[in-house]
Formats: sequence, C-alpha cells, structure tokens
Amino acid sequence: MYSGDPVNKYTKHAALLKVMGHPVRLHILDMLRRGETCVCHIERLLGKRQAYISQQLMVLRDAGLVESRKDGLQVFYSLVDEQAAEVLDLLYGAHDSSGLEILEGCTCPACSTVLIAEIG
Amino acid sequence: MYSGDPVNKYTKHAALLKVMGHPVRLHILDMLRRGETCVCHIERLLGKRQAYISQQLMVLRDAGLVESRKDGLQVFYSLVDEQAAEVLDLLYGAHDSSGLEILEGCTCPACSTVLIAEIG
DNA sequence: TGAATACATTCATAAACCTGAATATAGCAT
DNA sequence: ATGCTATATTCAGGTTTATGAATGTATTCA
Repeated sequence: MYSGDPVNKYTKHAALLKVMGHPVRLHILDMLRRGETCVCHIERLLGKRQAYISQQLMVLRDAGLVESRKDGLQVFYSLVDEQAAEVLDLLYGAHDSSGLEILEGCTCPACSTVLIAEIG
Repeated sequence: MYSGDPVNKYTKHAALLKVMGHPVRLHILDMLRRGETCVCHIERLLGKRQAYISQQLMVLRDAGLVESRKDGLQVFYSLVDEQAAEVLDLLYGAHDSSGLEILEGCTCPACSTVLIAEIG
C-alpha cells in the first residue's frame, strides 16, 4: 500500500479507516462506546460465533483501537482510540456512555448483577 | 461480508469507511475538498501513474463518493458524499475550498489560466 | 485434580483487493 | 482522416482478507 512511500498522514489515517471499514468491527466499536464490555455480551448482541468475534477483536486490538482487561473468566474490552471515537460520534451521534444494555440469558456480571438486583 | 445479513447501518457505513481506508484514495478525496479537480492535476500532485489514479477514481465513483464531469479533453472530479466530507473535516480540519493549488508544468485550465494571467 | 466456562489462536480455503502492463476510447487539432 | 492528448478499462498476478473448523489456554468451581 502506497508502496515505497514514507509513512504520511494519509497512510496512517487510511489504516484507521480501513480497520473500521468492516460491519462487524464497526458494530463492536459502536457497542464499546457505551462502556467496557465483555466478549460474551458482544457475542450475544451480534449473534455471531464466539471465535469469530474474538478474531475481529484481535484485529481491533492489533490496530490499537481497543484494549482488553482480564477479570476472572471474562475479558473486558474498551475503546481507546480517540479518533475512532470521533468518527463514531460523527456517524452515530454523540457518545452514549449510559452503560451496557442488559441482555436476557447473558451471564456476564453486568447483566446478571442487574437481574439479581431486580429479582432481589 | 456480514454474510446473509440484511443491509444494516453498519454495513453501509463500513462500506464508506472501507473505500476511504486507502492512502491514495484518501489523498485524492482530501484534494477534492478544495474544489472540482481534473485528473491531470491529481496525477501530478500524487506522482502516480495516470492509469492507477484513474482506477482509484473509478473505485470512488462506483462507491458514489465522487462524480465526474467531462469538459473537452479533461475530466473534472468533485466530492459529492456528505458523510465522506464530514469524516475528512474531522481528520484534516475544516473544509478548505480556497481553490486548487497551482502546479508548475500542469497544463490543465485551472493552472494554465492563472499562469497566463500572471505572465499577462 | 478434573471438569466446565470464557475466550484466544491456528489453520485452511475461497473471495476480494492491489497494482502493474497493456490496450481502448473520446475529443481536439491539423 | 490522422495523430495527439487526456482519461478509462481490461487483464493478470500476487497479496491480503474473510470466515469456518478445530484446537488451545487460562480461570474458576466442585
């Protein structure tokens, strides 16, 4: 790509846009705007196989757009690239950090804690 | 891509970002923000072969990001996608529509007209 | 320790993309 | 008509990407 050229601003930004230019990855990134999210949550929301989600998360991680944190069995991902966040804001409106959507049947802490609280 | 899924917003936006996610195309799009530009101008500024520039312009055209207008021997391209323009503004600062940069040795009307005027 | 859970990685193949070379077309000038 | 100029398209190769299948790893729980 841009063979033999020094790394210019276009090369750098193009790489960002290219990584974002994939429907599953874009969907994941949009989710992550609401806050740190575990893989099981992403898996349920997108309805894709776990391995596939994990592959896409790896692409995002390798590109430096997201970071992961391990907590027990779960791994939580968060969005760390400022420009990616800005592009998402542009496409999907201002940042919504109102916390995760609760999913039925999702066993992750975020979801089950709330269910327990509700059933109480 | 996102096989079998209905076309959702992520698919649509991902397509936009993917097309923009290429250094030469991104550079071209950035140029076009200054105004309608002929191919010879783009060619000189990027220092790439004509055929290659033309191929990338075709990609941009097929994706609906740019449109072309023929005038004599020249073909002029302009940026017509609003969201693409917004992304460019985000990355490279607000829109600069101050007209084309004049290039020495460029024979297109934009350049030669000015030269003639200056030499007068 | 062994089993279950949550996630990651590797591998393989088909599809898509990149890009150079060659060739085609369309308009203008003579 | 002929040739020149500006641009477009086609073709072919190599490389990358997409994605499913299989497998690996780490942590918790019993």
